[in-house]
Amino acid sequence: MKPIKKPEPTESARQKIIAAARLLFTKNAYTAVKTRDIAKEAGINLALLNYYFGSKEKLFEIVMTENIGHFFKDVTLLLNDERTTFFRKIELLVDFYITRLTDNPDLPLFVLIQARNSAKNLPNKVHRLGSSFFLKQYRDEMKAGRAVKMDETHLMLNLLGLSIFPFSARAMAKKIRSIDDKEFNKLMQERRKLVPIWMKAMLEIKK
Amino acid sequence: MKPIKKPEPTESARQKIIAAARLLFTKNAYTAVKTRDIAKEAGINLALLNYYFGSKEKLFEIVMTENIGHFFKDVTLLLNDERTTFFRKIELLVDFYITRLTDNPDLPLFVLIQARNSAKNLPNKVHRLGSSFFLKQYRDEMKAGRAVKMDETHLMLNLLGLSIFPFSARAMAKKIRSIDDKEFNKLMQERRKLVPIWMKAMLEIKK
DNA sequence: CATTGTTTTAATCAAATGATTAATCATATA
DNA sequence: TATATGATTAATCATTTGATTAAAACAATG
Repeated sequence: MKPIKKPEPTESARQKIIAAARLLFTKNAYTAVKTRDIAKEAGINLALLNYYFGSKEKLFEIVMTENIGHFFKDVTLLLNDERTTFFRKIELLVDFYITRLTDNPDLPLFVLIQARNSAKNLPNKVHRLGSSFFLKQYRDEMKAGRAVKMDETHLMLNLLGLSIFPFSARAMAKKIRSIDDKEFNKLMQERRKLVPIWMKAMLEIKK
Repeated sequence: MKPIKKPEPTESARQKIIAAARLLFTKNAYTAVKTRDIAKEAGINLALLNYYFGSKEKLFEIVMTENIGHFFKDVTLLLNDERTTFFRKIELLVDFYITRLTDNPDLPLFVLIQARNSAKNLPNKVHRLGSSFFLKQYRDEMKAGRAVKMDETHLMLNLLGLSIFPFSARAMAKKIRSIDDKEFNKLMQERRKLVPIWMKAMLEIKK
């Protein structure tokens, strides 16, 4: 009898490479990241990178999926949850964005750059966001006269602009306002409450 | 009699290089743009690039100044114009952003990336924006009870998030909403009117 | 024209870079 | 222990890339 012991065959090298690649690819352009940088950051021999992943590009695709795929999957779940109201969803979405981006502030710029470089870098399901339950709920609110009418694209751009943009503009904001990371983060946490309030004000029907 | 024709002393090569460099550097990362690409795009010999500009980096700096320097200079003028009211400035700023970015939709992502890569890529005067006449006017509005109180950084991030973010997210927005350039541009033009209305709604004091 | 200075070109260089190879090390299994 | 299998290393390869050079083409000047 042999118990077959192969659950984790020193998977650590592989993992270290992915972690290093993610770190570097998220903050720098693809061409700016050298395979030697990744190897050094991971503390492994350059050849191991190709041994495990075949090429720089394959490794990048893994990072891309981790960064973009997971993020969009979670957003999709929130947008299509039928148990939460329209306005509650706004609160939950803002909260989700700020939580996720506080941990990973370089993510938004990464996503925007990949989307610009080639639309096919985005997961195919992305277009489904355009027919989410959230937007159906917004149409219902409009019909019922409980929310100002605007194109659904404007609604989405406003929500993302108020929640995500500050993170992609972090470096600029810090310089313009002469603040440090701590102050910047404090402001971002304030926005958890503020952005939903602002969104409501924008959607409120004037009497 | 000869009319002496020397107004443009075949400056064309130099100009063609700058134009090509600007085109490529604005849309792609520095390391992703090869000097050979620039030469090809400009239709000149590779060596001419170094003949006129010394190095790829020097050429990049010229593009950077053109892209960022001019933009910030104009914004500064608007922000510090003492002849326009606070709310009027919001309208003028939104109008300025949308006009400029409609012509050059890749600019915002370029600026955000340069700011992230190194804060010193931003013009030094940038920090002056933090003490602009516009923000002084906002403080006056708050004191007079004519505008909701919020941190000035929030105000700036909201204005930029609503005006500029859509352009940096253009590729993503087009995919999510399944729209083309024409429709996207139409939406952006609508925002000239809408963003000031939304900003006012956010700043309005609830009774 | 001849001369001089500027612009343009083709060829080439040296360094950087993604990838491969062949050898070595480690570990588990028979 | 011997052997097979997978992990790791140093050395090397072929291409790409920013930059240089030396010569040629061009234009203005005396």
